[in-house]
Amino acid sequence: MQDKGLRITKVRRALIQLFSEHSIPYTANQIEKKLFAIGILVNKTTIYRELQFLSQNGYITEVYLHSNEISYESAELKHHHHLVCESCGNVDDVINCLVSELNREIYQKKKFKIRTHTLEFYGTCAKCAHIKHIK
Amino acid sequence: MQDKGLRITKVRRALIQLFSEHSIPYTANQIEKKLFAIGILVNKTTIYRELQFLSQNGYITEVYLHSNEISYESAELKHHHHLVCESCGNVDDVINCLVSELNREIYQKKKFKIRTHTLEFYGTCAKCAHIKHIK
DNA sequence: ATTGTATTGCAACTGTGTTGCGTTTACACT
DNA sequence: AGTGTAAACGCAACACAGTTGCAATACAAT
Ligand SMILES: [Mn+2]
Ligand SMILES: [Mn+2]
Ligand SMILES: [Zn+2]
Ligand SMILES: [Zn+2]
Repeated sequence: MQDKGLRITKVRRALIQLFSEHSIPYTANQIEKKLFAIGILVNKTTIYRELQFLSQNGYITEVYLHSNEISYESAELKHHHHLVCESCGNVDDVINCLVSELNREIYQKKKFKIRTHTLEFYGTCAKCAHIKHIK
Repeated sequence: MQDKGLRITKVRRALIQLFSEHSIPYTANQIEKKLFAIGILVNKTTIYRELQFLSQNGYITEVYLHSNEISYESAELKHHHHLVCESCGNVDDVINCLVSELNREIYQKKKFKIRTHTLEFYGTCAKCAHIKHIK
């Protein structure tokens, strides 16, 4: 796996396992709590550095769901987007992506070479809509 | 325009004019510089409060282009998305939006009611691609 | 001109994320 | 197993966007 002088520490192992088991995006704070819950007490700085490391080495990718906090998810997931519930914060996946159809068109029209894109949906999930309805 | 006790201050007037003249998204910092350049020296807090005010009252809308800073643009612009050049930072508009086609499909499949969505493109603009090429 | 209150500046604060540095730890090599 | 080295760590200090409390100021209506 890492034979370039990289080491398998307990935090690194825990994070890789977390991201491979769950396909949900996590923030640094959520990860801190998750690790604490399984008995791993680790400094915030270490988490930030590890997320940076995993991101730069292609294990995880950044996801922008909230304006002030970066989320991360496994880089092995197929290209997809997110449904973010503004009521409960739950995040679900959307597999559809019509965006790639635009790439050629945008390049021809604007000569802008798209490297990546973000597409996130904000609204109300089924559960929250139901709760609001019965109130 | 505002007959609900709201006042026309020099900052408010300047911001409304800025956003109506330019269809570019601006951050609080960019606005501070813009205002300074036309002789209006104003505290950052005031800018943040004014952006909050204009946003809550429907004059401007938030745009998420960078992970740590909120941009704002006129709320009167037609629905569109952005081409953000990762090399020079220039922001261009994209009018195409295939996303609305997904709304019904997503609701039927997931019962998730979409209120809004963000769709931003990151890559290299024509100018930067050209510069890189001749180097 | 006087007056009520919306707006402002300032200072202190919050929260995410980063950096420098001395210490600890993993692990490769003997 | 013992040891050297660099990766990884914790801690403290920092950077920076954005917020809040409060006293001072400015707008606009009388
Ligand atoms: Mn996802
Ligand atoms: Mn725009
Ligand atoms: Zn996509
Ligand atoms: Zn759209």
